[in-house]
Amino acid sequence: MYLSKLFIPLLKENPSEAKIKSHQLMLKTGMIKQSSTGIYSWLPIGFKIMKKIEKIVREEQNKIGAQELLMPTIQSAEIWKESGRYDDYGEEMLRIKDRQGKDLLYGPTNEELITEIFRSSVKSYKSLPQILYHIQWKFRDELRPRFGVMRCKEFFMKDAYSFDLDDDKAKESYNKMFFAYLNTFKRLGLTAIPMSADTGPIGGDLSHEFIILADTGESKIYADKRIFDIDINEHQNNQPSINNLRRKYDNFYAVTDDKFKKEDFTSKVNKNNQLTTKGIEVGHIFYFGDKYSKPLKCSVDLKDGKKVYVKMGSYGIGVSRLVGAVIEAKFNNNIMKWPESISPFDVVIIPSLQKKDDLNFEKSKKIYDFLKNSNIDVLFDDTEDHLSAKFKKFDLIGIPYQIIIGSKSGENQFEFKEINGKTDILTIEEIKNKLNKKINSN
RNA sequence: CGGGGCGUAGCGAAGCCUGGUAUCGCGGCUGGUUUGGGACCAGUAGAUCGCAGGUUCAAAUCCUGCCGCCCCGACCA
Repeated sequence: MYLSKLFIPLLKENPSEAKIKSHQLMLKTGMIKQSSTGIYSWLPIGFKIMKKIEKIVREEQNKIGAQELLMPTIQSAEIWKESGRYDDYGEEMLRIKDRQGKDLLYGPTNEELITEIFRSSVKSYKSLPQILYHIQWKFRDELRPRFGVMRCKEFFMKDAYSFDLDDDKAKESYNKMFFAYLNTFKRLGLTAIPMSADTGPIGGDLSHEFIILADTGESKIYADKRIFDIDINEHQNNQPSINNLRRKYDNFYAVTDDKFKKEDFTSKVNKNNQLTTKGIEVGHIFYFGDKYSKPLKCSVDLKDGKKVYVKMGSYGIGVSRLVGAVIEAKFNNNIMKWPESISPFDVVIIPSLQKKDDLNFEKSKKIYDFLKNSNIDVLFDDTEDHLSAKFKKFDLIGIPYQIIIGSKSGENQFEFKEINGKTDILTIEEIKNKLNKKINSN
């Protein structure tokens, strides 16, 4: 892609409405545009990053055997009346009437709908266990949206739902999701900690929030530092290994504000290991048994002919929120560096260009075509901005690798720079190999 | 929803108190000079001052209503 052709409305100054760095950066680099309070349009660069995050989330869900489907954004109020949440959910639910006066709502979550789908098609214990998920827009009419895409009304979320026969099996599904989440966040270049949390309006008695550390986070957290030493790579994708991983995390104290008790913290965690900080919630998993299957009468027949309500859990990841969360975690010293796995481009060519027919343009074009033909997603800054202006620009856009075409390299040599890191003089082949290695390691 | 604040060109601001038909920087466009950390010169385009009503000879400025947006709080992925 040539930069001159890319729809990327860059801003030089901070828009006055943005108060935190991820929001400012997303506006400055033309990733999003606010449409109304808490509602955003996603412009090409922002959309591309979000899609890459979505892809990783999807792959990790599929790995644990979850199956993707797609439920609508607009739901009928009927099933919500059945579960009792039509009244309980409150003002956060956006209620709509169609022209016949029928009560509809823009889905804030999907427990009711998935349960309705499941109960109408599954009748036998033989069909369990099952995990279903979708990645879809949600709407919650927040009292006060803020922080750009981190806390908005309309947001893109992966939500999964597990169906099991009994508590023990259900907890195995829960643990699978626990494992998938840790792998997902790791691939996004994030360190996420699972923490015991309150269940809120979803309900249930077992719940973990997955939190990444960031000063601007809304969640206050208390944890045992040793929790960061757990290596998920030591665990395989099978139930015993997954259960074992869950147990490892349970050994260390880690809670959010609402579950915090000072006595517990001081008695369970050695003073040197006590960590009190702030973080951003990027995922939340719940086990709530028959809370929805019972009122919605979602049961299956057992071997002996008896009926049992299915045991359910639900599992969310804020995909759109993650875009902002990654920036909060990765933006430092006014330089953004996207993890390779979700960068809007693999590499950018930054030439000094006086005129389009300059030798630098030919040299850039040569490596651009070569890399592009090698399936590398490359951006070519073909504008005539000053080189120094280009550097500033790409400090914000955050593409992790740069090829600089200026006066510091010979005819068949290229300056290859890792953003915020060191510069090497390499040949065209060496660059290709290096990039392929970086890309394929994700 | 309570408290506070803001709305002037694509972006950031000044002007408003003390009414006289809009100013500056960035960005855009043209030409020239520059070229390794947001360069310089010259020229040029771009605003029914959030909307509606009122006061006045005259309203960005004063008054009323509405809309939109931001911040703090309570609440939440």
